[in-house]
Amino acid sequence: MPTELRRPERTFTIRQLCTEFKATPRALRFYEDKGLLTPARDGMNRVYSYKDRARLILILRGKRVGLSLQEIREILELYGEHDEAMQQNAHSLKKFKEKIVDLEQQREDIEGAINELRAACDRIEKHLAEKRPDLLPKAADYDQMLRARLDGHGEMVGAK
Amino acid sequence: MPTELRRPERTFTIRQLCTEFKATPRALRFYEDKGLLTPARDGMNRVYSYKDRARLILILRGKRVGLSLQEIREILELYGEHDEAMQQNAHSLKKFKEKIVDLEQQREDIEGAINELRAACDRIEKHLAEKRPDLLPKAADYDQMLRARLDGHGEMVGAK
DNA sequence: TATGCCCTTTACGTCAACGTCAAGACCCGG
DNA sequence: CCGGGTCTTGACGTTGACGTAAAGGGCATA
Repeated sequence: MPTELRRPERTFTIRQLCTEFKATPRALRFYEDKGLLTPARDGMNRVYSYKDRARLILILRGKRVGLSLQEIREILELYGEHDEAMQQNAHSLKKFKEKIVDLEQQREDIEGAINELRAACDRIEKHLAEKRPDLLPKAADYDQMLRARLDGHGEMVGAK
Repeated sequence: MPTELRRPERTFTIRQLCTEFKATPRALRFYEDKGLLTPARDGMNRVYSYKDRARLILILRGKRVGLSLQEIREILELYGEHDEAMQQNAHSLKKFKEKIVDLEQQREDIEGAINELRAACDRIEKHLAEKRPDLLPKAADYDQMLRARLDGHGEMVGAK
């Protein structure tokens, strides 16, 4: 069993991907239903490849930036049918460029939203500092939170 | 009627705001239902102030960056109850800081998505240039699109 | 062999964010 | 006084993205 363990051939169960990305089995099956994923099968059971995992990452990120599953599917479809459906691609091109403009707008919006939230936080903190300093959270809390959030994203290979 | 026309006192009908921001009356009433807007009344009719309009802008931008109406409401509520509900504010503070972290993540996501869409566009364009140059859109089209998108955002005061 | 645990499919339920009528008030020009 | 247009309040429908419960298969461990 020498070449058997080569990394790119590693596969994942539905639950492994779910716990890794905090999704639910139902969601992954739903994506499959909608044509965004097409894992292999071992008997009845789904077997996800590295490629499937990569697609899932794209799906989840797409969702985070506000794309619909439909839009995500269109994007994913580009990575496959290189040669066929040329006319389709010409159409996709247009939609993608529109989407880029959308996203650039959205990026601006996010900048603005971040700034406002920061300002709001400052206001609250000043307010609290004056009148109820006891309610101010310890710095450690926030630190803790950041740490927890970052934990979910290390490229871990072995199980916990 | 000298002071009568001072700008900050200008009011808006529901339709004016809708056409200005490409929303629907139903949506504005829905936001009101959910406590995000509370326009004055002239008899039965809603009368939106400059403040209401400002809130609406925040609502719409919040939506674009993926906030739920619920989250938007929480943010808007900060601009009002300055003194009361202090404990509440301490809680909001935490949620806001979380949201900031979220948004920063989302900004990264958007960067990534933009880059991938650009790459995808490049691929398609190269592909088309080689095999079906006839399908390539004229540069003018894209230009047109950009222009249209920018038009919607000038701070216009007079009607069309 | 029984007890779990994880997998499967099918099907109905849910929640947000509106859309879409329906039925009626108000005002305005002809 | 009669449409026509804009406003109002219900109330029900819709769409996307799943949640949840039911009914069953497969494998392992006690």
